[in-house]
Amino acid sequence: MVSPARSEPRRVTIHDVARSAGVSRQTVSRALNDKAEIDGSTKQRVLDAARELGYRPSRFARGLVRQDTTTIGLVIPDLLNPFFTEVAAAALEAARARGWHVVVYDTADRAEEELSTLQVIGSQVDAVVGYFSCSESDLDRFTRGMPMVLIGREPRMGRFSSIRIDGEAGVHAAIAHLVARGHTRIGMLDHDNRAEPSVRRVWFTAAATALGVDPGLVAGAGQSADGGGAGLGNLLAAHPDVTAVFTFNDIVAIGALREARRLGRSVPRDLAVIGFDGLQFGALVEPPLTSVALDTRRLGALAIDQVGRLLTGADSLEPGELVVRAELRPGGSA
Amino acid sequence: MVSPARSEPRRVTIHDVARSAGVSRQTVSRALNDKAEIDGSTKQRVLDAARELGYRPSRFARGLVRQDTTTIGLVIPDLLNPFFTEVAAAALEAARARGWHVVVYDTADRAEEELSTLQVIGSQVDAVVGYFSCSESDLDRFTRGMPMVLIGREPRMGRFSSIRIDGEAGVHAAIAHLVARGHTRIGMLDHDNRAEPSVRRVWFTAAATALGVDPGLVAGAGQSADGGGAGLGNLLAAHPDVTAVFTFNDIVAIGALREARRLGRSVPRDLAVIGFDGLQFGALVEPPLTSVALDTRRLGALAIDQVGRLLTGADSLEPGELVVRAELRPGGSA
DNA sequence: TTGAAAGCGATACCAC
DNA sequence: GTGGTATCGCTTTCAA
Repeated sequence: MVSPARSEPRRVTIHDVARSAGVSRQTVSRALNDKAEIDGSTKQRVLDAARELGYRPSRFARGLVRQDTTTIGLVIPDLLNPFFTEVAAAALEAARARGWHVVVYDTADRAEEELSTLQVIGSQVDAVVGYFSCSESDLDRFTRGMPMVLIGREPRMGRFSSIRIDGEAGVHAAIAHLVARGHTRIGMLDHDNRAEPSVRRVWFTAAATALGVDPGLVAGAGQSADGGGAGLGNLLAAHPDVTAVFTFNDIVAIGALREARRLGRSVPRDLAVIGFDGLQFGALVEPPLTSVALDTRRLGALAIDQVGRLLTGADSLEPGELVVRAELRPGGSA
Repeated sequence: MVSPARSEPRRVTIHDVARSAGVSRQTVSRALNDKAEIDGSTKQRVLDAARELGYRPSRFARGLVRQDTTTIGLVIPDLLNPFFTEVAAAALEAARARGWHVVVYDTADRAEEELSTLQVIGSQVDAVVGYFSCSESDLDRFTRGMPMVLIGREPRMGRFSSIRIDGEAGVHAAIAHLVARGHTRIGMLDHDNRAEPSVRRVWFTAAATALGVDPGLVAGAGQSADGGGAGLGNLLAAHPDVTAVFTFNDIVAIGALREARRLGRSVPRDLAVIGFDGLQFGALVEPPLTSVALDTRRLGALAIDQVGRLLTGADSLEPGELVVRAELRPGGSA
């Protein structure tokens, strides 16, 4: 639980400025807001007094009377993960285009931070967009009545809006690509930190099965490059005949790339690697990463668009519109 | 200029809830804020009414009366640049630890966005931390009286606080490292988008001169991997005898690494490369990047610490404390 | 336990 | 052009 920080007690108000300049509060307001109906010299006098006293208007008082600012809360599990950075950057851009402000919360992938964020966010923003892993009832309880757009998660409660991530076709294309190149033993590095298998794993299983290859060659991997390296080691130890691997995300794939090099396996000749996310960064490694790519710009923009509709009461986007589909982006690693 | 977005007109207030539940406004307030002095059944009735009406308290009204929330504005030139992402993540973490909220503004490296941000930020946050490239007078004009911490820039006006980036010793160590390995023709890829040479170039020149090597082998490079590749091409075309290169930042260095590979130059054997920033990401390329590294976590935390002091009126940190020094971090590229 | 009244700090609508 | 006054929505004394 965060403890509210005491900021410096607000001292100087519009009243002080008014008194100091020998005018009314009204006139101060006019001077500060560049209103027309005010005498030039009076205005200057007020401005001087304001500067003198170090006066700054209260954003709360101002917001209370002119209800014209919109602030969105953006909740991200880990800003250091380039995928979320890209989404955040896109959301910031879309919000800026509308003149909205965005408060960013990084929950550090921890359930407790997520809950504490939910608790405080309600009184700080007008609407929320982001990634959440807690239960819907917790989500609902702490954000009663708040417009919410959930990314990459399909809510049961109608009260939440969501952006669906559809990787089915993209992953199928990836595995098909590998099969077409003659691979028959295709492994996967899934995440390892949760009880249930990931959706990406489900897509992998479906694609492998449909294409007639063994979907069972799976190892867990921590969500980092080191994790990917270790995961690849485990996978190859368990299944030495694996010649291609699909990974939970690009970071893991890059770790696998590095580990493959260490093991003396040339990529893509001895081992083909395909990641997931399509990070800009994947283009910079050697060989450039082949990946099942998500359009993160679209993802962020879509989320902001939808939350805007919730906010203004405009028609919500159709479910068919609220989807970002992944597609295979060829690099040189597979 | 951003136009204020009209959010849905706030409808239901605490008054409506009170009426609906047949109690007074403060009873509603008590129920919602978990105060002690309230009957259980009354409380439940109020809560039900509130949920029924979809009531959410106004953050402005609440903020106005209990002045206990602190919001920092974080201004970043480009969130997609991993360096700024790291700084932002560190700042977010430090702010969260204090229970502060952070509104993030990405100015997309554009002067106009920076100015429009300055104009609106004043009425949205309690203090500002960030990177700015506009003039101090603009900075001052738009943020009168606002506590400000400038990063990587040394303000003349006493009104601004700042975090200094000191790369002098780090760059010297880098060039000394190269000289020790026998390099005598050491080039630099500086940025190319501004009139004046960068501070990093100044450090390079000083170090090269001190170490007795020619400081004049410099080419410009766009601030991207592609820019780095092109820049290296130009540098080598102009000075074919260059055997080592120091770059403006790690992204540029990674582009140079890639270009060197394309040219058939093995790194570090045929060409040594040293970047600047020390991105986490630099460890993932091959060979891992040697870099003059900045402690981005410390940088972000320091900025938040200092802005906190400004806010509470506590003693400011000593100038000697408000510095982040870069140091050479060995990788495999030099 | 509950309610009436007094702010919080600013802007808007009127008179003057 | 300028100054009262009401108001924004909520919390906090203080009585009842």
